[in-house]
Amino acid sequence: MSTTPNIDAIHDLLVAIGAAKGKTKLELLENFVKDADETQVDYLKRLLKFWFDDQVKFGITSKQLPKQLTDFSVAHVTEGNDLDSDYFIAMREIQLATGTGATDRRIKMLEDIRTKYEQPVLKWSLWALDKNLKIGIQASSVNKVIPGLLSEFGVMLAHPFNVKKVSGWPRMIEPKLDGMRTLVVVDTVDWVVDFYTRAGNPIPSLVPMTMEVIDFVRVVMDEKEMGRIVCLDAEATSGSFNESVSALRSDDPIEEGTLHVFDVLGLPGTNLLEASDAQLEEMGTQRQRRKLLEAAFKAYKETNKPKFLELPGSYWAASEDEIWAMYEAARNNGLEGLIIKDPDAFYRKKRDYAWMKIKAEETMDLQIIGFFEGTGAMVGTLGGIVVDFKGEQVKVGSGFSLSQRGELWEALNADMEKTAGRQVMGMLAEVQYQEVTPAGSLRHPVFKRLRTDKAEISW
DNA sequence: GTACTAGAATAGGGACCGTA
DNA sequence: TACGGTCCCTATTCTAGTAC
Repeated sequence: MSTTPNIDAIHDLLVAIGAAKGKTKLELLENFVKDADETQVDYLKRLLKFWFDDQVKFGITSKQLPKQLTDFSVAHVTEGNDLDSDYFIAMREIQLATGTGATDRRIKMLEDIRTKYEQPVLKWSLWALDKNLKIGIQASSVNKVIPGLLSEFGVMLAHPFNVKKVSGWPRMIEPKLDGMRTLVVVDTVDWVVDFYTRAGNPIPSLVPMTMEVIDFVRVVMDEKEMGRIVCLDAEATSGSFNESVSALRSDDPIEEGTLHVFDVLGLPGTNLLEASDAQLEEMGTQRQRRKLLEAAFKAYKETNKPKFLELPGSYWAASEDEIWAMYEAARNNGLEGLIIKDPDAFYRKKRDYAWMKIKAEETMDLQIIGFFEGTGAMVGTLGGIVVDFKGEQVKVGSGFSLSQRGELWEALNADMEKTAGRQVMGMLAEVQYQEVTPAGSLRHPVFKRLRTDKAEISW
């Protein structure tokens, strides 16, 4: 193994990981980190942060670049230098560029990189911009080999309801609210409050809730000893889903809205990203955390009149029948659905069967009026179909198996070459969706099947 | 051997924001 | 002012690995 930062060595490693299967991928990375020269490993770590860390952003993607920069079929003449610290400085400058002409300056810096280094380095830079390597590993896998290298911001998520996954009765039932998931992180030493989405991005519009959050967290800390960091897991709403997204995604401070706080965590460190499962278990079970929230809300309301904070209802179901009865009632009350929780489960930063969700599902039979090719691994096969919903063209790209994509792609292309005797174009497709959007399209459309048995449009 | 799980990858509508 | 990109919400399938 080379002792100087060597482009070929890192290039070979990436090619090998891309070609490997299963845990061999991580073994290759592990061996490289173990065997390679310290400087080489240091450079690799910095590259991994560029490629996988969502917090490391460049403000431009390869889509915005001129063709000649992204066309690797043409051989570029380069100076062929080894990787050096100048490269990382250049990438940092791309990150920091702002204002008028920032895009042009970024492109210029990438052109300089192309001129100075061997070809793989430009490709690595484009991967960093797009956060898309397609070598079959992502941030969580990298962190298994090099713990703590990349920011991993995770909240607990629910699986679709499956009664076989219910480990016992009763279950806790909470409403499923249709807004934006919000994690409120409170540093109780410096009294700094940050609002994050479930991907770990800040939500500046919620700043007006800061004082109320601080007052509430003080009450929580009176009820129970917490770590330095107190997190409130919540759903933020401000009217309908679209209205909520509009208000919350804006940079302007929110005026009206509700923070439905359904979980509370106390953590010892200063960084939520580092919270371990063991630390999360110290906060107790779902039942215990809910009890703490209820006590805190009760105490808080004795001396305060909350403007934003709200405790969503929580109920008990002793059987599947009771769950479905509650679901019907929830739907009649205009709720999106229910969350079913295991009262004995600990909080986890991942999708977990301790939480399950029931949501409304509807389907319609709609006419196929077009189709489009896939991207990435789906180039050369069907990306999706376009259906007609009351004059609105709705693209449906999810729900196909690989074999369906292949068959439909072939049939639809053949249909395009003839005007008569078309096989698939014009047929009906059963499409599942969550709701009709205010704009008259379909939210979360999913292909279910071709309706070979009927020709009558649902609506 | 079968069933399940986790991770990675594909796809959608629609909102705001920065840049052209 | 329009448009492209990003980021919210989300769905699904496929593969490799693990549990039963």
